[in-house]
Amino acid sequence: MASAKYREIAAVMAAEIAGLPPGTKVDGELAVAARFGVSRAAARAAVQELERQFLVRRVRGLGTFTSRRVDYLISSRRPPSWSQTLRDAGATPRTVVRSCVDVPMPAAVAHMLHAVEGSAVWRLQRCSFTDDLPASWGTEWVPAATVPELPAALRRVESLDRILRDIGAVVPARSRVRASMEAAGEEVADELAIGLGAPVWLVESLNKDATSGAPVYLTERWIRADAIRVVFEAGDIFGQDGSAVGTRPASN
Amino acid sequence: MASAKYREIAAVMAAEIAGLPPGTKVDGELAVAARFGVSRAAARAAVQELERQFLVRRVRGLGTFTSRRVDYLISSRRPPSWSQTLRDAGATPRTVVRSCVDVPMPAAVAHMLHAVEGSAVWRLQRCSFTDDLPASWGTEWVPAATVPELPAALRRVESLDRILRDIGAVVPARSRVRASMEAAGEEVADELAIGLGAPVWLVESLNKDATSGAPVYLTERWIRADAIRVVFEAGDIFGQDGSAVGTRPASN
DNA sequence: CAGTGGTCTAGACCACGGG
DNA sequence: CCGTGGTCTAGACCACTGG
Repeated sequence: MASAKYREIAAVMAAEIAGLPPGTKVDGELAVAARFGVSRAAARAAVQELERQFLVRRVRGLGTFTSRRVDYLISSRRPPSWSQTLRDAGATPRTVVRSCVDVPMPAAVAHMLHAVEGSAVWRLQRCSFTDDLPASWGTEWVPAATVPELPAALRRVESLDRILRDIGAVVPARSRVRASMEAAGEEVADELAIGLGAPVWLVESLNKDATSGAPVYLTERWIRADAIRVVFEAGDIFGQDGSAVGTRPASN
Repeated sequence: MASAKYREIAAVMAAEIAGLPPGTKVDGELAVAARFGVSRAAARAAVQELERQFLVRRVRGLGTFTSRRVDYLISSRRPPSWSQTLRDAGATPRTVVRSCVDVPMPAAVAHMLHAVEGSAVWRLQRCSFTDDLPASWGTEWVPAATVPELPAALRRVESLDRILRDIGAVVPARSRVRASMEAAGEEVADELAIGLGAPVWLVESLNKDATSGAPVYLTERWIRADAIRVVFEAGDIFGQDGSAVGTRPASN
């Protein structure tokens, strides 16, 4: 099968670390090279193979650690809330506000939100973490009229979804979503602390009020593919559960 | 910016090949090494960087060529047809039947299709190409009662969607979709002629009849992420067009 | 056959993070 | 400071492709 030496090493290591809890330190390049009697380059290739398969995460100066991907389920049936979605998946979410400024609404945003171009809108830029890893970064556009004191509210509550419910008196629901996988550009790579060209998701979402159907806010998020497994679901026949369509688990 | 030598080389080359038509031959490792006066390893890293960014494709024994990703738009508003979707994106699709056998319907499939377990179902395995690249591979489950002579029909027409419309007298529409990105397993890597661990999509889809709403068939497809840019859209407010939600193009 | 990419060796220097 | 991963050199042999 795996004729290359580094693949065989990777396969052995993959089996070994399969059961370990996330965050466990594992052999680094030098240790692997010594243990399997290969050059450092071959050992490096093996560890990088594991990294490509999302099995380990590597940090310069620190070491190599077992990893896990948290499911981020996008569905019209669940609120467009990062914290809620991640908590439901069993992770510990955290969001940090990078900037929140009141600007005149750009034409493109106004068009999507059915609002007046140039009217006041919050441009909120945030970085979100799962288990202390910068996993998502992006921009939210919230009409200032909905939540006049958004910066103050964000100092008290992290969740934009919650603020909109409590102060804005709306129930955000996904109205239209567009997701695709890209290679990280420079700004995105910097913000998410990954290499240039690493795989990232781009998720754009228009959210409406569940009761009135009126557009509420617009989102554009970049998400690290190695930390988050984005799962996209759309459906109209079956029930409320998030069970899979397919006939076998996604473990290929 | 890009402190590493190989990143600078990659950036120079990326700019150079930006305007070239897909399939154009570009400098290989040795040529890059000679041109920029670096070792082959550094040149290799540069070309691999371009490959990660989906800008080039490399074939051993042949060379390095400019690449493009074809958009594969999944939306409840378009038919679940590979050929149709790819043609709309400007590519040349082709599908090859790997196997098509009549088997007793497994319980999981029966449950999704609202059919009787053990009743006859076609298990159709196919590989689909875009521009002569094996881009997608997977399984379709079609109740035998819908199209009794499926293998014969497939010899005349490639498109399953068309067969179901013409012979099965149904209009397939996506009912429920689940998509996620994975690292290719062994079988998938073999079928799609990619390396183990290369990024692939898993798209599972349950398709109903647009008129009656009855389940028609079940699909499980693996799709090469380097050849296809899967775009997932769901929406209920805006019109029929496939225009993006966001405020800037996805070129990060 | 010559040219391509895939793998490998045995070294080297560096930037980073923690003690 | 030491150990980590990130980058780089100068070689080498191999498998695969096309002509």
